[in-house]
Amino acid sequence: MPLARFEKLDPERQRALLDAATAEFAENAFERASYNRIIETAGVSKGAVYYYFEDKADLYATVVRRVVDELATRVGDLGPVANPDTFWDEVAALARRTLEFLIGEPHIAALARDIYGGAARSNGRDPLGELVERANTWVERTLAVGQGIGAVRTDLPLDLLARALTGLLVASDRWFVERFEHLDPGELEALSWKVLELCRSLAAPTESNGGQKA
Amino acid sequence: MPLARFEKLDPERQRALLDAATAEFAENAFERASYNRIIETAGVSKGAVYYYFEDKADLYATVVRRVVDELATRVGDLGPVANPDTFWDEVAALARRTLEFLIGEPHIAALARDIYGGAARSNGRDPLGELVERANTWVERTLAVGQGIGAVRTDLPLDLLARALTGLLVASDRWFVERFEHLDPGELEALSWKVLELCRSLAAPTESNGGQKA
DNA sequence: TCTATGCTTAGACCGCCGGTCCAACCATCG
DNA sequence: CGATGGTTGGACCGGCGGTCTAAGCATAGA
Repeated sequence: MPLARFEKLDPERQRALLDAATAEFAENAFERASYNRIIETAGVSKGAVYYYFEDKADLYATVVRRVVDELATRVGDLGPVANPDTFWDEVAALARRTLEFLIGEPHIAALARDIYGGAARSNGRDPLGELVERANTWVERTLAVGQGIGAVRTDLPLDLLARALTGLLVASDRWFVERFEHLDPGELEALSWKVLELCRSLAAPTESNGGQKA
Repeated sequence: MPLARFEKLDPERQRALLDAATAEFAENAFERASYNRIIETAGVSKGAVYYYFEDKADLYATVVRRVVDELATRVGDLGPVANPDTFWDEVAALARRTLEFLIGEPHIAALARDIYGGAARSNGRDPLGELVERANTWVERTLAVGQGIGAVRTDLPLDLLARALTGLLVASDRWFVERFEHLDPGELEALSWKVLELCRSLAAPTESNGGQKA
C-alpha cells in the first residue's frame, strides 16, 4: 500500500499518477510495464514517486486494489438463496453483472487477467498476495453458501474446489477475449450461459458425493 | 528455435548452455530469469550464445520444447478405449503417469507451471505460441476421442471445453504445489483422484446435453 | 521581517538487464 | 603461405528499477 503521505498529495497529481499507472499496467501487465514510463507520463519526478510508493510493486498493488474495490462495489454480492435453483440463479445474475462491468471497463478486465497466472513478483515478495487471498476467500464464502443449501458438493476441500473453479473461469475468460471480436452478442450470451453450466457441473453435488454430509 | 548452427556446436557446450538455462528458467520463470546469469553459469561468452540463439525467448522456447518432448515420450498416449468407463480409466492412468513423472522431475514441473498463465512475451512475440498450440490440440484430440464414444459432452465448442479443463487442472496443480510438503502420499493419492472426478463432472455429458448430437 | 525547521521535489547516479557489434581467432583450403 | 569464412570474446548501448542528496518551499517562532 502507498505510504500514508500519499493521501496528502494534491489530488490532481494523485490521479495523474494512478491513471498513468493503470494504463501502463493494463497494457503491459506487471513485469513488462515500465515504471519510468509511468513516471514520465504522469509528469512527476522520480523522487516524488518514490516518496509516496515503496516501489513498482507497491504502485501496482495500489492500482489493482483500487480497481478491485470498484469492481466489488459495482458488482455487489449474492442475493438471498433458498434452494439449489435460486442459488444458481443468483450466481448467474452475479456473473452477468460482472461480465457487463468488465465489457464496459476493458482496462480493468486486462488488469484482472494479469492477476491470475500468479505472475507479479518483486523482490521475492508477492505484491498481490493479500488481494488474491481476499478474492479466494470471497469465492470460498460464496461456495459455502451453496453448500449450506445443498447446491455445492462437499466431498473435497473447499479451497481446492474454489481454486479449480477460478482456474476454469479464468481460462474461459481468456478464450472469450481471444475471440471477442468474432463473437456476436447472441453467441456471447449463449456461450456465457454454457460456461456457467460448466461451473454448475463442476460444483454441484453428484449422486454419489452428497449435499450435506462431510 | 535455435539457429541451425547450434547442432554443430560441441555437444558438451550444448549441454552446459541448455542445463544452465533450464535451471535458471525453472527457478525464476521467463521474465525474472537472467540471461546474463545463464551465460555466466554456462561458461560461454555472450557473443557465442547470440551466435546460436536469436534471443532470450529463443533459448527459452528451446529449453521448453526439449522438456515437453521428454514429457510427451515418457508419458505417452491414451490407450485403446471402447466405452465411457474405459475412456476415463485411460485418462486416469495417463494422469497418474504424468503426476509421477512431474514429481520425479520438479524442474520440469516448474517450467510447465510457468507456461500457462501466458506470461512469456518478448519483443511482442510469444515464444511459446506454437508449443501451447500443440498442447491445446493434444488435449482437444483426447477429448474428441472421448466424444466419439459418448464419454465427453458435445454441447459446446471443443476448444473452449479443452481450455476450461486445462485451466482447472493448472489451478489444481498450483493448489497441490503449495501444500505438497504437508500432504502425505495417501492424501495426495485421494485428492488426485478427486480432481480427476472433477474433470469427469466437467467433461462428461449430463442428462440434457447428449453424447452424440451437436 | 528574518531565520530555522522539516516536508517535498528534481534528477543525477547506480548496478544490472537484454541485445549489438566488431576485432581477433583459427581451421580449412588453394 | 596467405586468404577465407565460421566462431568467439567482451566492450559497449539504451533502458530498467531503485537510491541518494542538494535544493525548494511552506510554516512557525523570534
